[in-house]
Amino acid sequence: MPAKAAKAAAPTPADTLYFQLFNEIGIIAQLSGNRFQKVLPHELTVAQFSLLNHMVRLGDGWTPARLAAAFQVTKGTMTNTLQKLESKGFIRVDPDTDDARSKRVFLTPPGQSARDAAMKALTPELSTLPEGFPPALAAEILPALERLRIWLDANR
Amino acid sequence: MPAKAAKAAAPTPADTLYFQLFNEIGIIAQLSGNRFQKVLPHELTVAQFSLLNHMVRLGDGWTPARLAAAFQVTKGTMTNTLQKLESKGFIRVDPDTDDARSKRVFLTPPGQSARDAAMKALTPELSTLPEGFPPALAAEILPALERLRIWLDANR
DNA sequence: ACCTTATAGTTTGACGTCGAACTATCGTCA
DNA sequence: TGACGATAGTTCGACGTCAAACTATAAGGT
Repeated sequence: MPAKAAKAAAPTPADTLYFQLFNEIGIIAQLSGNRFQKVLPHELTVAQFSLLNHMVRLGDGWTPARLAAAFQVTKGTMTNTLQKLESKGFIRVDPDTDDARSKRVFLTPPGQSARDAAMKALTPELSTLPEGFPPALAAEILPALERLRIWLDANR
Repeated sequence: MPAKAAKAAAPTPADTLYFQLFNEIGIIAQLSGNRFQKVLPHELTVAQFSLLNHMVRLGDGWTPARLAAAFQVTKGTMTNTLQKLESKGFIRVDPDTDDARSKRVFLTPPGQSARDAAMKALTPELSTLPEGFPPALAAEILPALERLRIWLDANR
């Protein structure tokens, strides 16, 4: 029996490191999301904007299920967000002619405009960031974060 | 007038970089929080566990306002979480004898046990992580994340 | 053809979170 | 001493999120 036994399940240094990592990431997500929220126009939430932006960047016509997978949220969550956007007239949700279970999500012209306006509102928010956090640093840690995200996604 | 004018407010490469960064961070926060949630005992949420853990690591007797500041949440949010923990008997909230506006939050023995049990449940969850994401990588990006968190906190 | 299993989407109830409005107390300054 | 601005905490309504239960359609297998 080891000299300093007892206490069970003392976290290893690696564990402590990971805890710190997830803790920092959690707080950054909270602070940045909050900050973006405040400047978004049209009563858009971050979730709603992300969806609009996704459709502009990667094209529309996706099914809700595929969108849910892309954003790593449950189908129920996606249903909710899509309903909000549809009620604002920013997207259109059509039945899928090939598969009666599915639907297809399309961006409307007002949705396109709202996304552009949101983009414009967000850019100034980023303009002062380089002072405290240079783009080079962002570029430096991004690959590691991607790797972590991919691992978490694959092993769950 | 530039040849390819129009389109207004095209994001700079740096902006795109930052967007990616916050996007990855958001998804990691979501995935990791979700994952922790699933294994936590005693119906503990991540927010509740974080609070208990904080009291073990940094001591109890803090005021709700100070806790709210430490966790970067609003006072209302902290009120809510404290009420949940108190109803479970994991903390005790006493009036502050020096300042009638304030309260003081203390960890109870059951709260201590719950925190230990949660810690024990969380550790195995971290055990497979080093395969895909070595601790050295975590250590490498942690300082940058801290810097970002601190900047966001200071400039809001 | 049927029966079974998988997939798409919705609904419900709970939680954390926010901002805003509100009450109570403290501290300062005239 | 008294008024006023700052601070502590609560409440309310809204949102995104989750898990779980449910309906409907699709796809395979025997």
